[in-house]
Amino acid sequence: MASGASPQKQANAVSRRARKDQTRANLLQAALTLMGEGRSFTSLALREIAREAGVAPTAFYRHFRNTDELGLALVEEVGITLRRLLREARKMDVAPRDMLRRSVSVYQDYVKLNRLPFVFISSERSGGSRILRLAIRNEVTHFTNEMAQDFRLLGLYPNLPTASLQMVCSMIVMTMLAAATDILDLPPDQALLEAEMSENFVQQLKIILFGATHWDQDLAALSAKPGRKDEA
Amino acid sequence: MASGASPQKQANAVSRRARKDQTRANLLQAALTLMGEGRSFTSLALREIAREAGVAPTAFYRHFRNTDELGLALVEEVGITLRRLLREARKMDVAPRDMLRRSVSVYQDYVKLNRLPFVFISSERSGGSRILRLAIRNEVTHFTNEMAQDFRLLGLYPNLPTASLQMVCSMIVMTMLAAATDILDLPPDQALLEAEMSENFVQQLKIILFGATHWDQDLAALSAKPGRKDEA
DNA sequence: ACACATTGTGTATGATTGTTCACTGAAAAA
DNA sequence: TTTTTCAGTGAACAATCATACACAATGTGT
Repeated sequence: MASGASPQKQANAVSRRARKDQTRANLLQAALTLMGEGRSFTSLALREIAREAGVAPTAFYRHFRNTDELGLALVEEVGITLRRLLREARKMDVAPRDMLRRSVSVYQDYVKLNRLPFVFISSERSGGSRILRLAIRNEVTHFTNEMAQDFRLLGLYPNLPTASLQMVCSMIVMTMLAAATDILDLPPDQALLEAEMSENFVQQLKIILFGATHWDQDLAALSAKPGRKDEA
Repeated sequence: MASGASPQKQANAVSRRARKDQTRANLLQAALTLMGEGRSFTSLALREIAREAGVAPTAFYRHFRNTDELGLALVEEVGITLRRLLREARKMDVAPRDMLRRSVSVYQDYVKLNRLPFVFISSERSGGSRILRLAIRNEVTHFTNEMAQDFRLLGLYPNLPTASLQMVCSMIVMTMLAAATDILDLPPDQALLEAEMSENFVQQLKIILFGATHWDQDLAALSAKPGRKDEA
C-alpha cells in the first residue's frame, strides 16, 4: 500500500478531472450546437449555453471566465479539426489519375462530417467578435502554411518561390472556405446542385493550380492589357 | 389659393414623409454603426438600435415588423453600394498601363470609404441569420453577373465561354471580398502592411486572369499530375 | 479515517429585453 | 376651419440576462 510516495497522481486521476472535462466539452458542444441552429457567437447567452449543456448557469464559471474565453477554446478545437483534415489529406496517394476531383470529394465529405466546426469557422472568420476573428484567421494561416510545406515536401511546384507558394496556398484555402459555406447551405438530397457546385469548385482550383504551374511564364504581361494576346 | 383640386400632393409633401424616411434611415444607420463596433447582426437588440437612432423603442415598429426585416432593408442598401462600385469601375479607362494595380487601389479606397456597408457584407455573408445570408449572397451574385456582362461588353476574354466567364468573375468577387475583410481589419497608419496586402491582392487577381486568358490551353492536364511539366 | 479542495446547485438582484397599449401633437385631408 | 391620419412617446408587462453568494456533494491527498 504505502509503497510509492504519491501514487495515483495521474494514473487513476480520471474520475474527477474526467467529469470536469466532460462538462467542459458539453459546454463547447452546446455552443457549437446553438450556432449550428443559425445563431452567431456574439448572440449566444451564457445561460443559454449552460442550459443546452445541461448544467446550471453558474457552473459555466468553473470553466470559463466569460463567453469570449469559451469562444477562444472553440477556436482551438476547430484548429484541431483543420489539422486532422491535413493529416487525412497526406494519406491520399500522390498523383493518381483525377486526383484533384478526388480531393474535392474528400473535402466535401469532411465538411459534411464536421458540420458544426465548419459552421463556426465560416460564420466567425469574418464575424462580429474581433478577438475571435483574429484567432480563427490565425488558425487558418497555420493551416495554409502547413499546406505549403506539404506541397514542398511532395515536390509539387518545385520552381515556385516560397512566398508565391504561400500565396497560392492561401488562394486554395480561400476557395476551400468559400466552398465550405456553399456545402453547408446546400439543402440535402439535391444531387444535381451538389454536382454543379463540385464542378465549380474543381475548376476554380484548376485555375489556381494552372497559375502555379505557369508562374514564371508571363504573368507580368497581364497588368498591361488583359484579353489581347497580341500587341507589344 | 384654391386653384388646383388637390394641390401639394407631392410638391410640398416633404414634411411628414421626409421625416419618416429620415428616422428610417437613422434606424438603418444605427444598426450599421453598432455592427461597426464589432457586433454581429443577430446580437443586435431592437431597443439598442432604437436608442442608437435616438427614437423610442416603440417607434421601431412604425418602420419594421422586427429586426429581421430591418436586416433585409440593410441588404438592399448594401446592394446599392455594390452597384455604385461597379458604376465607378466603368468610368475607369480601359487598359491603361498597370490597370490591374490601379483597380485594386480604387477598390481599396472604396472599401475604406464605405466601411460600414462592407463590414456588414463581410460579417453577415457567412453569418448567423440564414435569411440575411441568402439575401446577401443574392446581391453578390447579381454583382458578379453584372461584372461578367461588363467584361463581355468591354471585349475582354472574348474566347471564354459564358459559363466560364461567370466562374472567373465569381473568383474575382470572392478574392475582392476576402481582401475587403483584410482591409477592414487593417490597423491605420500601417503603410507597409497595407502595401504587402495590396501586392498579394494584385497577384491573386493576376493568377485568376492568367487562367482566364489561357482558359482553352491545357487546363485539363492539371487533374492528371500537377507540377511536372514533362512526362506524357 | 478525516480534512480539504473542487465541481456543480439554488437563490437572489438589478439591468435589459421584446411587445402591448393608450396617448399626443402636428401634418394632411376634408 | 374642422376632421382625420399617423409617426413617435412613455408606462407597463413578463421574460431573460450576467453575475454574486452561500451551500451541497463528492472525489483526493494526507
